[in-house]
Amino acid sequence: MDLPVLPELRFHIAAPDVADAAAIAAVVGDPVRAGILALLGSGPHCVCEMAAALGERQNNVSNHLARLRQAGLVRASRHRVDARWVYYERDDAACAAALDRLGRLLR
Amino acid sequence: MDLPVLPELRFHIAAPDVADAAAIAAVVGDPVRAGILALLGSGPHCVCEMAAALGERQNNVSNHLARLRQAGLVRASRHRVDARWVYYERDDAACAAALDRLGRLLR
DNA sequence: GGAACATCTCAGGCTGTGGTGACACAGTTG
DNA sequence: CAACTGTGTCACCACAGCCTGAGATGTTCC
Repeated sequence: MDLPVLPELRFHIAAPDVADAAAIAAVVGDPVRAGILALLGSGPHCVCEMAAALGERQNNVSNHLARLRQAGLVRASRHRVDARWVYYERDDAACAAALDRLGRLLR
Repeated sequence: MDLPVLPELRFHIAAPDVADAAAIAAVVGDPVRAGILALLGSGPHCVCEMAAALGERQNNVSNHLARLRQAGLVRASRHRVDARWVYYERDDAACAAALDRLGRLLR
């Protein structure tokens, strides 16, 4: 590790602005929401499909989907034939932007 | 959105394994820990420097550093001249692996 | 219209987690 | 040795977040 030769304390360092990056990671940092994002990586799915695949109750999945929607990571639209089904898909641009923000923190 | 023409429910989908990715995001998804990682992006720092920069108490920063250490994202070593100071640096390989894992979820 | 269905919303309970204070530990200085 | 400094650990408390149940909303079918 490359350290200063003498222990010179550097107290002038500005606090980095990481609120957005931490918020993004907090959204992804839940097993159910991460599972939803993984499922949506292979195309759109409706709520009941994801609830079954994840072994979670439907309203719980719906709650997490609301958080993901609020974060802009997913979009919702109703099925054209049977509009009772709500299909979700990832917002690829938003996900790429989120990953880029995390990359500026970890790279 | 590319949906199935008829609403054919696909209940055979396997639950994706996202426990590790969610755990990584949960570690990063705290403002203090994200701030620590951002500070360590510009080289090693000792605990009191980071506590001052983040406006957090020293033992609180130490607690978060323990979580980051447990996740393998940072390393600690004592200063050669004055071994009271503990300097932390990022584990670049581990951070790259963590980012890669998040990329497989968001890309 | 009414019944059935998929989904959404939200208050309430509960658990996990962050911040704090007190103390322990390691190292330096005199 | 004792005093001091920087850091680590841990119990405790408060708060935020997750899960659940009940009801509401939007849609289709009879």
